[in-house]
Amino acid sequence: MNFVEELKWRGMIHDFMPGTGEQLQKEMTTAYVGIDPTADSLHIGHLVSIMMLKHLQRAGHKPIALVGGATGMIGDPSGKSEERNLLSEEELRHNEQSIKRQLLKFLDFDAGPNSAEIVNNYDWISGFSFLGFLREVGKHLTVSYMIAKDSVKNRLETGLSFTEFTYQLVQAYDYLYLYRNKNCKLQMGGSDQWGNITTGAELIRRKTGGEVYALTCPLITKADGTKFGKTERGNVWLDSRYTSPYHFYQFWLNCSDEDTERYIKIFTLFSKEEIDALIAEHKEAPHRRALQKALAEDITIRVHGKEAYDTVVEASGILFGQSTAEALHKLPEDVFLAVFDGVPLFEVGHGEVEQGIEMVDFLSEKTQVAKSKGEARRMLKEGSISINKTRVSDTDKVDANQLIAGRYLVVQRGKKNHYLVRVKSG
RNA sequence: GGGGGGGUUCCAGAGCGGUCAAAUGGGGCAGACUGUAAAUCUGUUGGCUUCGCCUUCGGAGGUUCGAAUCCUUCCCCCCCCA
Repeated sequence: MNFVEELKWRGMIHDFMPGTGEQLQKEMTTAYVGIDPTADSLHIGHLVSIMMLKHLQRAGHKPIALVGGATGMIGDPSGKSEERNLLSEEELRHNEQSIKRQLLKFLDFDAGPNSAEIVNNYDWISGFSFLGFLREVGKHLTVSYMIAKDSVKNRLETGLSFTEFTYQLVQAYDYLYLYRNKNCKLQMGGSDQWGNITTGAELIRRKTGGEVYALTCPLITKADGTKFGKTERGNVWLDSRYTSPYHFYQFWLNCSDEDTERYIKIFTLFSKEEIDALIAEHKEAPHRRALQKALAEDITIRVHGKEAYDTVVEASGILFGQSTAEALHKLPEDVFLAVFDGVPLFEVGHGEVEQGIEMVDFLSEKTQVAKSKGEARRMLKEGSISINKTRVSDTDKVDANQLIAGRYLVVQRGKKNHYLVRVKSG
């Protein structure tokens, strides 16, 4: 199966320029996607582009990940309703290094002629003089052409700085640069990048007469219409400092049936047959959630490794399974701590627990499970708080008898929110 | 420059002298059902020393026993005619 067919059945094609498929059939082709280093970690939204590169490489072509050290200093207006803040050069350099490290997990950088590469457009844009840019790039595209782009058109009313207006030219130049220096003939990206990519193709055609191509994938959506990749905690990051492996795994495990059927095609490398089998299996016994588990397993292992995955599955079993207070008490301390790694932790004084703490105070003042006493009371009234797997009410107290391993309490709010409370000695 | 309409609790949007911590909808959170899904139903959604008190209705003053509601002034939005 060739690259375009592969992406097609996976639902990863939104649009491509005529001739794209033919080019890929003709010869080993170099293609790139751009990633703006706006943070020092990728999040799962970036994963789609990365998977496109992965499939490209598997099809025998050469992937380039372009870290936008220069473009990140400008800000892409595509899909943005407001002018962006500029990042400092120092921040960008740091972000870029971190992102590079993450990319190493996904692409093969030692695959002979089609080894993956990482480039940074800062390297060729930063030295460009303003006059040089105007003569080299600006001269070849008209304002009317630039204004016709949706990314610009949508912002003309609300406001768009000259800087953001110029963004598409900078990105276009990247494409030209890679075409000339790396023989790169395909640029890929999310569907919001279509305008920027075609500007690049146009620039290349006018300056060199060369023919290059574009391929975009649809924006990932959720069936309920909310934004993909966000939880109440914010973005789902690949870096465990921002999203613990536990939450990362839980994110995928909690996807709805409908979404998972689409996601598993996009975010895993399972074959069509394997995925069809999983979907059939899931339809057979939906409550087992074979599909979500397969997706979560595959992607968690690739991002965080097998060991982290095993721990996280064990943790999930304990946190959501039928386990009881006794089961918690029986866990060896090291397993216990591994299970609760990444779960919010609060500390209370030993003396306070000895004396017993009113439940409302415990939830709101001693810990931040509830934002206020009022909220703590409401939660207790609603019956949503459990301690060590046992539901509690506002008349209960927290005392030393409940401690696990002599110094821990497991607090649960609703089904999904867990907190660990540790008793400070002294 | 002229005329008009607004700024209300997370959002949208009622209220227009007391019964307003403020209708209704959305969102959030929780409960039931279930599969740690979706849909549905239910509860809840300013704070506290909680049968009461305190802080909220763009800012600052004022009228009144009493104001989100009336007056003055300031700030900010939007629309229409030039």
